[in-house]
Amino acid sequence: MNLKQLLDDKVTAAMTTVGIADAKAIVKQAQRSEFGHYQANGIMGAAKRQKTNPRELAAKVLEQLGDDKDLQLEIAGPGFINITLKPDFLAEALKGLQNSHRLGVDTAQSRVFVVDYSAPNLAKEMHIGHLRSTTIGDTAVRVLEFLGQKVIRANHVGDWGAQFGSLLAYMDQLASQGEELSSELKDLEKFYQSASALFRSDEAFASKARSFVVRLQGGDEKCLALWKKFIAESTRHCQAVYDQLNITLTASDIRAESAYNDVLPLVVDELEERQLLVESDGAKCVFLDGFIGKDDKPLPAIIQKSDGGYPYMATDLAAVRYRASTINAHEVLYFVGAQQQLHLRQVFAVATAAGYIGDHQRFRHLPFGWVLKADNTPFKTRDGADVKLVDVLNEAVDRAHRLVDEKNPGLSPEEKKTVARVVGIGAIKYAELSKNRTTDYIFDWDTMLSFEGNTAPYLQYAYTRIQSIFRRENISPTEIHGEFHLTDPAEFRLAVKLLQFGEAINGIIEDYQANILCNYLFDLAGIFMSFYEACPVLKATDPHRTSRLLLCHLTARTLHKGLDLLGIETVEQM
RNA sequence: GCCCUGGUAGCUCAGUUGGAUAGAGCAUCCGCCUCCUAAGCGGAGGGUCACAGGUUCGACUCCUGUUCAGGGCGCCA
Repeated sequence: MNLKQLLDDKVTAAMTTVGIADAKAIVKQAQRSEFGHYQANGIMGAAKRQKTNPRELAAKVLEQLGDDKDLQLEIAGPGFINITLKPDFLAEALKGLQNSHRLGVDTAQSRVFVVDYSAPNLAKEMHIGHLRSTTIGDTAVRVLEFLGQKVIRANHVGDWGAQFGSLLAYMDQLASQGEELSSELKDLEKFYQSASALFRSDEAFASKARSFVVRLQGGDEKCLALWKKFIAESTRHCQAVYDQLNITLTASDIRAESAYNDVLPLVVDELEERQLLVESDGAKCVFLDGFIGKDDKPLPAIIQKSDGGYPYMATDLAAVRYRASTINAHEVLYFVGAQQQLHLRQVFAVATAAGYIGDHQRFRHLPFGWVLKADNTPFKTRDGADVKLVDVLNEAVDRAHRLVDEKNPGLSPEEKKTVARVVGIGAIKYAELSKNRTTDYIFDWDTMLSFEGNTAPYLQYAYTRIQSIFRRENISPTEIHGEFHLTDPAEFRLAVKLLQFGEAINGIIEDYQANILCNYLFDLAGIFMSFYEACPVLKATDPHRTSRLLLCHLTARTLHKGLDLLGIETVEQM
């Protein structure tokens, strides 16, 4: 059940009945508590179109709605309709939530989604810049699956291209010097830096690196063997990060750039057949309307370079082709940085012109910005100035461990370890997910690893407080029987918020902004904390005690599910 | 030069197809643990929503211009 939708339908119907064409109730959650729980804003716009008095029109709509046993309605201000849910209705709705395994969230019509996210470059270690795509994409995946969609995770890792030349040449050199490769590869970042340094300083090495690129692309067996060894090591590294981060990606979700190598000539042929290809300066290009470069010159999408090589435009087109035709996806989501916006626009446009994307299929780019340091300078991907993702995660867990030592010394070492992991990792992910920005964002160590205020630990803490209530008197939450009996304002606020979980979930999938769910959960936790202070649970007498226990259990379930959708774990004590 | 983003409290950010008095967290200040976990609760201060016009009953939101910042614009990805 979706309260907002329910009310919107109801008021819209009444508006239509009183003769308003194209009626839209525009029901929203009330901005201020004195306005009730919801407000309909659509009357004023309708009155304007009809050139009538908005308050009089509102009165007509109200008359049409009549006496409602569930709702208290009133006209306010210039023509708002304020809606308050009556206590009996709230109690009944809560009962419905309590009996719903899905916390009142309906499943959507099942469609096929491909979600392209994370996509690290395997030549390097994962760094802080990968966090956003990975965490937001994973949340999108979890939410879509919760809504009953078929989701195919697509980890489009970079495992091909020129940067592998120097890596392979370096591996070859080390091997010939009798070095143990596997130990050298432990620190991928250092390995990459050493190789690049050699590439820049040693002309003989650079030329060897370039020849390795050619040999790799030509299918040279020795090169391929080295390449596979490197890719395997790098993939293991990524998986370790995913596991630590509680990301649902696995090795089977990897469909690397190289997986499309064989299809690239076919893509060129197909574009040729469609008469889209034009040769320009020796490169095979597609020129489309609406793409203008410098000096008003048409901007090409380069499909094949003059040296015969394929740029990532070709690979991305092959990926579109695969997702649209082979997987037959209805919707494909790209969680990719904002700097790729023009590129992806080109990819989608060329793919559409080529007939790869059908009318029923939707490809969307969900962009996000750079990671900046507190001094507004970007994290660069070279020179060792980057913060490695593993280091950030370990630091977060360490800080959380120091805190749990201080806050709850009574826990066993094992429990502390678990709490530190869950809280530390949760804080990192929540810091990412709770921001809506599609532009740059500041990574500040202290902000990101803060455990106070609007953070994951706050939500996790609210959860443990509830669990603590049940634990104290050995109450099994699923075996509480009785009715909801709401009297205190804090109980009403909590009740309404619990009923709005579905609205938050639906809000996410419009533009895949996880912060909508974060904001909801933070509100819910805050309202619960106030309720916790204002309304004793265990010391109350029935019917309040039972009702409050039921509210606690529903809150715990909602927090747990909401955090789970964000990929954040909970603990029983912290 | 052109295109895309963005500019909201000291800092980090919300603000849902235009709605009522622009909201949180952090930081600062004042209260609250004989009471279910103080990683908490209650309260206070803090704003020219970059700037200037326009559209209208009503603009942080839409339009135009200006400005500042970031990104992108032919063979790196």
